[in-house]
Amino acid sequence: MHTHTEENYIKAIYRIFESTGDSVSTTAIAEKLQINAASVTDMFKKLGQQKLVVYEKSRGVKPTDRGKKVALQILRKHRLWETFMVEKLKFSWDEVHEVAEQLEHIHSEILIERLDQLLGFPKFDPHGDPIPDKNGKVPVVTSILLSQAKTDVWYKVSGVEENSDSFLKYLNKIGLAPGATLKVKEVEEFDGSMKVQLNDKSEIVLSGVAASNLYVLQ
Amino acid sequence: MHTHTEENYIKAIYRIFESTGDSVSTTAIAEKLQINAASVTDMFKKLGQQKLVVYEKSRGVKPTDRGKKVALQILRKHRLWETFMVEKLKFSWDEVHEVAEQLEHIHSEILIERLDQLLGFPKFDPHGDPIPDKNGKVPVVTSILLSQAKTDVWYKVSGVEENSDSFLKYLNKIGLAPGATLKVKEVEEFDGSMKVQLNDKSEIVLSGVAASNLYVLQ
DNA sequence: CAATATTTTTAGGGACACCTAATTTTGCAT
DNA sequence: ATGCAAAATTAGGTGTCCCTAAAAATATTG
Repeated sequence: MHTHTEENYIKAIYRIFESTGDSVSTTAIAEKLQINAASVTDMFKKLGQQKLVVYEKSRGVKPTDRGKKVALQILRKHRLWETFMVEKLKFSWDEVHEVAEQLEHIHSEILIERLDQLLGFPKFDPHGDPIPDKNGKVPVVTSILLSQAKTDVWYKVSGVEENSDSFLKYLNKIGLAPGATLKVKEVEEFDGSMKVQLNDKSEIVLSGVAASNLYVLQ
Repeated sequence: MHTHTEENYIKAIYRIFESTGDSVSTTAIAEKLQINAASVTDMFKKLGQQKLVVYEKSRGVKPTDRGKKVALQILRKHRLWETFMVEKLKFSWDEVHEVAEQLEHIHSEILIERLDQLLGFPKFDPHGDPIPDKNGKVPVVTSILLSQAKTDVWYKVSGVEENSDSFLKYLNKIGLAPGATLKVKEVEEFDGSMKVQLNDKSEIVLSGVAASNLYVLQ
């Protein structure tokens, strides 16, 4: 069994590795977990000894198969708890992240299996993120980033890349919760900002940053 | 916000204080939490500084009002999670304690309020223990006959069914006046007689007849 | 490719929550 | 009331996870 801290590290490493496909640096983790780079070096060594990652001095870490499996189980727990909070406790999808960060560290396999069952074995969480099954298998997602979407084609918001509280709140405010439908009308070449039409025919302007943190599917 | 460890201490202190009504010793806590007495002394000082307990050197601790309130909220969470696991996740009542020990440390008031709501504001958990409300108010526990008491749980003598002079005299003689605290150690199946431990650690044997004429409450 | 900037590591330290061993302090029995 | 046993405390130490400051390794850039 791993400590909460170790679990947070391996989860962060896994997520960064998944999106870049490359070694994960100390600074990347330091930034993500809001801690000092020197502390990250310590933990990289520790995780290396535990064979959760391969650590090459001054060159960062890559998760091992074991590390990936551990990370996927934490993501599974996180996303199931989020689903539970939205489906059963009537939270809105932008309120659940922080508490799920705590709940994901509860150690009990049977608890999470029963929770999965209670929820009807969902494949995606309220943010549109895929929920790994108990063997670590991740449902296939066909989403693309909004920044890569074609113009004048209808899409459905399916999830977010960046799930900071401020971003989620912002999306909620402008009406871009998962499930919302939209169409790109116009893209500014110089900064990637775009004019987007919503379901109700209203038009909003999104920054390039926002557009490349929002997943949509056709 | 308190650490998991602090929460475990204040909960243990509260529970022992409730059943004995007296100062809680370092050894009592050391025993309950399975740690060394020297470590308990350290924590008694720390909890004293935080005004969760009144610590008198070499004389143990008593929870303050603040300490009691904190303890009651932890008990509330523990018992609501246990109820959730039994009611919604189909665990049996004897499987839920360990996991609830983890879940009780999740910090989110709104989560626990929503959970309470989901469960229909239950007053007692699957073990029959009362669930404090969000203000720390504990549902009144009605007395039960000593013959129905659980073993190894502290009770307070609250009254008698049969109030013949001879029975009351007998009770007085053996030290079981109302207000006395006791714990059932062992019950003989064939005649309902029981070995009972008193506050002062002395043990007495009660007949089945006596046990089914004496009311106790937790 | 040398100088500079950035990243990473090392060295040394602090808070937390525990430990053992030694020393009080307290409670009990004669 | 004194001597002994039990309980509590103090002193000193450990592992975890974090820190700062300085040194070393790596990357960038003119």
